[in-house]
Amino acid sequence: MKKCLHPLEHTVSIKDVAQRAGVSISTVSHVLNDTKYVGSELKMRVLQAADELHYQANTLARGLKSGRTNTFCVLVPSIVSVFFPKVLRGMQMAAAQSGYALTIYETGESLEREREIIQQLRWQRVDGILLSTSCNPETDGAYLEELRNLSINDKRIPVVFFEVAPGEGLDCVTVDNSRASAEAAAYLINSGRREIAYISAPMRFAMGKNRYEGYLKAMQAAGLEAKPSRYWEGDYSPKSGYECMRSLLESSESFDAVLCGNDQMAIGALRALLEAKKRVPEDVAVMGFDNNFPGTLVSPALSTVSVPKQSMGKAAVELLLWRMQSGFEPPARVVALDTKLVIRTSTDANQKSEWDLNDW
Amino acid sequence: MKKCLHPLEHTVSIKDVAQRAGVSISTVSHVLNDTKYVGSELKMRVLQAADELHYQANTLARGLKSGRTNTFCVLVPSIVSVFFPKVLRGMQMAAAQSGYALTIYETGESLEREREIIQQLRWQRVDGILLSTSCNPETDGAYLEELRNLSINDKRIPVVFFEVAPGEGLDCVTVDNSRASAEAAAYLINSGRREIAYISAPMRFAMGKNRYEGYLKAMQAAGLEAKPSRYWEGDYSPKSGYECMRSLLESSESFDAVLCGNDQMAIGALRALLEAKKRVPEDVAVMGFDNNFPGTLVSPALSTVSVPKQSMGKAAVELLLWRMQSGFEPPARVVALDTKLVIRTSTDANQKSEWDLNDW
DNA sequence: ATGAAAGCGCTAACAT
DNA sequence: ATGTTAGCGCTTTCAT
Repeated sequence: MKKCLHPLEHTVSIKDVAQRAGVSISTVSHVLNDTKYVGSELKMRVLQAADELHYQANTLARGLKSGRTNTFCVLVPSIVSVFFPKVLRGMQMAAAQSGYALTIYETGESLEREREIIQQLRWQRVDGILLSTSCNPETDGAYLEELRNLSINDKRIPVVFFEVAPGEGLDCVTVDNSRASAEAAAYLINSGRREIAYISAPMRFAMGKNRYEGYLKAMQAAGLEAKPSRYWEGDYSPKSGYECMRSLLESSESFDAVLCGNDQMAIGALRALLEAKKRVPEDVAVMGFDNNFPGTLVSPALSTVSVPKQSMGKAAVELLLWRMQSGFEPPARVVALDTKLVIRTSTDANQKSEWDLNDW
Repeated sequence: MKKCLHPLEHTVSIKDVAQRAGVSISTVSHVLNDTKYVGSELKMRVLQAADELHYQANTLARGLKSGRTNTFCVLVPSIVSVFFPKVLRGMQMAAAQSGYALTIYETGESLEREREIIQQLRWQRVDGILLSTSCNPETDGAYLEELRNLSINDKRIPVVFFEVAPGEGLDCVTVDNSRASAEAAAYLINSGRREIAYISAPMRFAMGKNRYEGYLKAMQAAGLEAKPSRYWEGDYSPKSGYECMRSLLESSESFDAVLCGNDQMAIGALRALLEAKKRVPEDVAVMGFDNNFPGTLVSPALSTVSVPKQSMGKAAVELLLWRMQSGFEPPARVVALDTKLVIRTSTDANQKSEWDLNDW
């Protein structure tokens, strides 16, 4: 492959600025980085020269020397999911504000791919990593230990987890999934539902487990049985929610509500219910999780748990910056953002629904 | 801010590999890059040493020296729009396959921000730029000329446009927006609609203009008047579609169909129509553009023009790779992907609708 | 207060 | 066939 940069082209470097200003390159560097006092006259000359030549420091050279690249990397399972783009926007904005660029990687929910990328990043002198991990905290302890070392113990590259809380000793921004899920279940119970089915996010991820635990807790607290035959596990996708609901319907297990691990699966489940001529919410109440806009478009509109996605992105970047400043000293910090129930017509026929027409 | 890399840590460099293998660093470099013949015995030793030390070349140093970074940058107006994530996924996959990383930037439809980012990229030695531009080809000719120079004339950084065709002499992947829009209008006309309103994407962008031109062409061809009082311009967002339709309704202009510049605005318009107790499609047919999944969730489901989003991303990366190999010689290449009409219940009550439950 | 110079880790032209 | 070496553009220590 040909070199893109034409050999005749001369990109303006720090040398050119130095020459034009009639000073040494170190003086230029110091002026531009404000890293040492330089007499105001020279300073002026340097700034003017840099300006006239449209000088832009070469990031690679700078990174090579300084060990910093002003770049954060985010790893998300999926970029087409409606959840992550909002988080990414929050990150993007917060990062830009602090002068960092954001590189986005998609892991496709593959831990192998996630590890590969992280492995690469170790040597790319990225300044920080934002990670929505696809690991299973129960079985992938060694991997988490690696990350703990990378981030805090060895003080190499700070890593902040988001969306899922992977466990002890790791910085993380999340919501209290268990509590929020318990609240959602409690709401269903309080509105008279007794046979509450559950369509779960993948249980190999902490999020799936935590949300399920919340459901169990609420059922127990109400003295209700969480029958295993009313439990099906999906994979986050609308399609999987549809299929879980089909299975549930075919099992002829009775149920008067279904709580889902996310909105996408809830929408799939809703579709299956409507096709089976069930009345929602009269026969079956449907509840999602995350509060993504598609839930407002379907009919009946989806009740759900609101998760502050953009704030989560912002908070994750802020935690990263804090960790960098804090000098990598334990303990780890876990930021838990607030959730709130959003009740629409899929659980309460008296609500009236509005389509969410903002930000998509 | 503290350096992230602990000073005591010694990251393994090419030197360590050379030492361990008992060869010179240039031999290591040549083995690893396969850039010169090296005896099989030494080759083995080098590869083994690199493996044992988990050596990963430092991308910054490599980029500094070689002028290449194995990185492409994409600029999109919005990352939360449902359109772009699919394109990004196509790019991501194609780039990864060729060993390139993808950095994503959001311009927020601000040309100023777009220029800033491009300006930065010039000095960051990215290997290629993928650009969904927010410029107005009519008034921003100078900017496009700059990009033409950057990409083809000066052979510095190849730039491939996507989604919008910015004009002559620039590589681009798009669809024939004008033709597709004309087809959509023709379909409405053929199904008996006569007073067809138009809610436009912003006319300062080529896409908005092209789609509107297609509508005009079809109206003319059918001998119908495209009344200015039936034209409203939105900003892509669902909200703006809603507001345009409100305005149209309040204007008491009669109409029996509305063609929209994208699905989002069509969905907003649909909402306004339903709130005004109009029957869709009986009183008014509604047609979108792009075929994004939300159009299948609303009721009635949205007729639209299908745009191959993921393929567009893939094709854009392929065009970039081709441009790099081709040695930057004109002429520019424009790749136009196929579209197709997707008829659902918002224009034809006899259709039956399925929710799109895939990939979100 | 300013400048000279040593590298950061790597590639590639040039020696051997 | 393998090694030596000169930078890429920058930051930063050390000298002046």
